[in-house]
Amino acid sequence: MALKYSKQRTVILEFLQGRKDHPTADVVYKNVRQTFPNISLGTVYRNLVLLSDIGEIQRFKIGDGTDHFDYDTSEHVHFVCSKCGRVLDLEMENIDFINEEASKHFNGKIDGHKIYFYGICEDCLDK
Amino acid sequence: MALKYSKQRTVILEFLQGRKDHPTADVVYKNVRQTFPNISLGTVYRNLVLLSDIGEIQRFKIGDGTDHFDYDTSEHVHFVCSKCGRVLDLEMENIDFINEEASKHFNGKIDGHKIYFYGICEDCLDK
DNA sequence: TTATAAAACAGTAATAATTACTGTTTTCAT
DNA sequence: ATGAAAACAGTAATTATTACTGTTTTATAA
Repeated sequence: MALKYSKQRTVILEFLQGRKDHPTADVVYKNVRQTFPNISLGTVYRNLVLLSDIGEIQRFKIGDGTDHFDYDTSEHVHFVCSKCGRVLDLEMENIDFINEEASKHFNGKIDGHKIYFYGICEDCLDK
Repeated sequence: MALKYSKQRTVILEFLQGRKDHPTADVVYKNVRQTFPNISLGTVYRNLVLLSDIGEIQRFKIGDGTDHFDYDTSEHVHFVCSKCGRVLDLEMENIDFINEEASKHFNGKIDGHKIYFYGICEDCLDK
C-alpha cells in the first residue's frame, strides 16, 4: 500500500493549507470542485482520512456532529464561535497539567484530554 | 405545550437514573425494550431530547459521533475508556480558570469550554 | 363522569455525514 | 512499454438522528 501521487490529493492538501479556519469535508469538496469540477466527494473523504491517518493533517470534532480538518498538525487548542460557527486556533500556554489533576481521584490511567473553547469571535463581537 | 405524564418517559428516566455510565439513545432503547417491548426508538429519542431540553438530564458528545445521556446534570467532567468505550465521571477540582488562560491572547469572548479525558479505565487495566 | 384538545405514542420515512463498493483510469517500478 | 498497485468517479449502503402520520393517552373542565 505504497502511497502514490495524485493530482486530487495535492489539490485537497493545498486547499487546506490555504485556510486558517478548519473546514469540513463538504466545504473542502465544494471549494475544490470549483477548480476540479469532477472530483468526487468520496475522493475528498478518502484523502482527508488518509492524510490524517498518516499524520499529514489533523482531524477533529467539535460539537456540531461533523468532522473538521486542519493542515496544522502541531498541538494547539481550538475555539468555536457560537454565532458563526467558525473554528479558530487559540494561542495559549500548554495546560496538560490538568491531566495530573484529573488523575488525583481516579484509579484508571489518564492518557490525555480533548478540549475546545467556545464563545463569540472578534468578527461577531464587532457587529 | 404543557408536559403530560407518560409511562414511557418515566421508564426511560428511571433507566437512566440507574446507570452510572452514560448510555447512548440506542442503549437506552435496547434496555428499556426488555421491560417495555413495543416502545419505539422515536419515543426514546423524543424523550431524551425533551428531558435534556428542560434540564432534567444532560446530553453530551464524546469523540465517538453519538450522543450520550446522563441523569446527573451537575457540572462534572467525563472520562472515556479508549479500550471498552465506557464513559465515567471524574471527581476533580473545578478548572474553569483555563477560560481566563484561553482569553489572554484572544480578542473574542470566551464563554466556556467542553472537555473530556481519555485513557484506560480501572477494569481494563486489571485485565 | 364524559367530552375534548393537547400531548404523546408507535411505526415509518426522511436527512445528513460518512463509509464501502465497482468498474475504470493513473501511477510508477521493473 | 507493461502490469500490478493505488487512486479515481460515481453510486450504494450504513448509522445516528429527526420528522411525519394516523392512533392512543392524558388531564382539564363542563
